[in-house]
Amino acid sequence: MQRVRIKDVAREAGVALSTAALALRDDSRLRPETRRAVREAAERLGYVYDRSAALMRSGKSHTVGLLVCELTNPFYAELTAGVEEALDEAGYATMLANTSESVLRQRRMLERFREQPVDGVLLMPATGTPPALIGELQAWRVPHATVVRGFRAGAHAGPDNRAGTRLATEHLLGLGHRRIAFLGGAARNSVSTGRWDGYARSMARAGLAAEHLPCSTDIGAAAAIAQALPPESPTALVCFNDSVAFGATLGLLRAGRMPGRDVAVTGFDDVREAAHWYPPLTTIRVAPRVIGQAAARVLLHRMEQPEAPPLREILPPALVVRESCGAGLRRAD
Amino acid sequence: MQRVRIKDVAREAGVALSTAALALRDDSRLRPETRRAVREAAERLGYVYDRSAALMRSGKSHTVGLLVCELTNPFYAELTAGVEEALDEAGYATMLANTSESVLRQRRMLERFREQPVDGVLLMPATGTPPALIGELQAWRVPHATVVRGFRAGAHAGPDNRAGTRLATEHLLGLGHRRIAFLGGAARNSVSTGRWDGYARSMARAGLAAEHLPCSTDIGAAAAIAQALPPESPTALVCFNDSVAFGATLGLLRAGRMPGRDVAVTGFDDVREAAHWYPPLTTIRVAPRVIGQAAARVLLHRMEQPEAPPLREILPPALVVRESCGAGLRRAD
DNA sequence: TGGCAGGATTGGAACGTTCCAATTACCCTG
DNA sequence: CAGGGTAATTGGAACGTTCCAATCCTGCCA
Repeated sequence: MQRVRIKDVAREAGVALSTAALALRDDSRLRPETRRAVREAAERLGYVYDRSAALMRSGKSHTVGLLVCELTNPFYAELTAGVEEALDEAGYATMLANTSESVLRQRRMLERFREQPVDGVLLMPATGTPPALIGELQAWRVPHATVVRGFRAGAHAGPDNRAGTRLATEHLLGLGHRRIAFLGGAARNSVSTGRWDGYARSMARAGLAAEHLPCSTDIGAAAAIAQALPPESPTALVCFNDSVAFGATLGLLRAGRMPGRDVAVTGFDDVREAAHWYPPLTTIRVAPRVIGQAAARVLLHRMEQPEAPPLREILPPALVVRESCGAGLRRAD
Repeated sequence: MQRVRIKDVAREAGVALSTAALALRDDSRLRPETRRAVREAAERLGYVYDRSAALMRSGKSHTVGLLVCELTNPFYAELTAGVEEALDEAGYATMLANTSESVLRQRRMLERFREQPVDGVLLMPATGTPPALIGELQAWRVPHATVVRGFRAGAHAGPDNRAGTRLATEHLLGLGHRRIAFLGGAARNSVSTGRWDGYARSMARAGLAAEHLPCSTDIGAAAAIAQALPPESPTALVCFNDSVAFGATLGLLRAGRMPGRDVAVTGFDDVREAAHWYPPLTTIRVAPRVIGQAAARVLLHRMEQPEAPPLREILPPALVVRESCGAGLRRAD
């Protein structure tokens, strides 16, 4: 039992090969009844479209490569789901690859996308990605866009990090805090600098000193730092992201201090767990799904109009007040 | 500037097209110096291998389709990372698709894999997947295996659910609990029945009555149920998975009862957050990464020997004792 | 009745690999 | 030096689509 080809469908329907091919693509040049006849013949024979042949001839794969820096991070997982959904709606399949923050793996996957080939690449750069990589992508002439973590130029979609930490910081200032520290953001990338900036500028505007507690995004590392915080330390922590904030609340609890009452804590991202944390986390919502959709839009635009200037979608974040900032309690002061 | 083909590389190296093709595949029939010469010529011209052409001719895509039921679930995300890693090592790329628990989307993606085509399919069935789907896959003659959620027959890799809840239940029995309820497992699938079975049998063996508190895997739903638990209720909860357990601890806290001290709680999966939860969760470790690797093995075996009986890898789980079961406290009784 | 416009259909040449059979080059043996 | 065997290379036909130009209708008008 051989595989069924367009040729076979054509014979079955009593038309030429090219006619059958057109009919299967539902081309309007063909009479509706011809299209229907071919379609039925295909159904009868159990015809399965062969993308590899089509791709080879047409050069269009209708596939986008998506490079995720860390799939096991809920934020990026959610983002990925958003991207996939949006691309699917536009008729594109997603070829997903997880780099696990390895620049080497990222290179290999990119190379693979190039061979595949895909019609476009969406990149969430692994930490430590040399900016030169973007230049290479340009040289390869594959339409591409960066997501969340970005570089100076090129198509991009991501949250407005600066505005996010500004919201958090101003909220804490409004609650009366004066000693506010920034926890996390040890990595050197656009996200770290953006979030630090938003915090630092707000502090400067209020005439207060900024204070940096560097920390990786590991929940355990953050917990250790928070636990060791001396009593005369900051009364509020603006955390780099929710993971760090989770760690911070945990460390405070271990040290016998109640997050929200003794020390205010804010996160960034609003991952699903944030609402269910103990205590529920006050954080900055960036809606990863929405960013994913924006990323898909930006890339599709690039693919359709390669000559147009690249789009940059910087999405405004929102403050979500829950309990870890102590907003409900402070009022009693 | 045209794309560089093997033809061009051959001309540059001064050999025939077929020779160049062989050289690029590093075929041992060719003299080493010929291989090197061609390789260098390819390098000079910036040759990029075209997989679509190769796939079309050879029928081998060196790609495996992976259907994930819910990518935003940390457990499945971790599992996915494991699969991808193992397949990558074996020289296969992963075509990842997220079904978001939609049977419809799952169908579409499967269809797409069929057209692509991929060399094999790894399936984490969406809830509600008709068992007939496996029959279809068989008819399609695409090597496949199920992961975590499985069916009666066919290649499969997943945790030993029965053994897992048995471990948890016996641990709680050992701590002196007599009224132990099972929270979660409302869905009708192999995972639910397996976990329920392990719990129910252990209870029966101890001569105690089993008690089912049905609940979706939503953290909020679990919290609501736990919060509403009357005082004369069970003293211990065996939860369907970690998400449910997270919800349970949260609900208890809201009701002013301390998980571990007032009510013992165990989870299932040991996701990353379990160790960092408040209180740290006693749970059943199934090591999603390891399952992912097993799944890759099982599928590869199926692809290599389609006629051999399908492998089934049921991985033994381990009990991880932390604080939510109150093991550290009970000793004082 | 011939010509013509336009829609509907067709034939055949690509696309860039892999696969197979055929050829050449080279060395060894009798 | 013919014959034969092996290693190295080559030529050309696939693979199943899409694309393009060419052809075939059919009805309409002069």
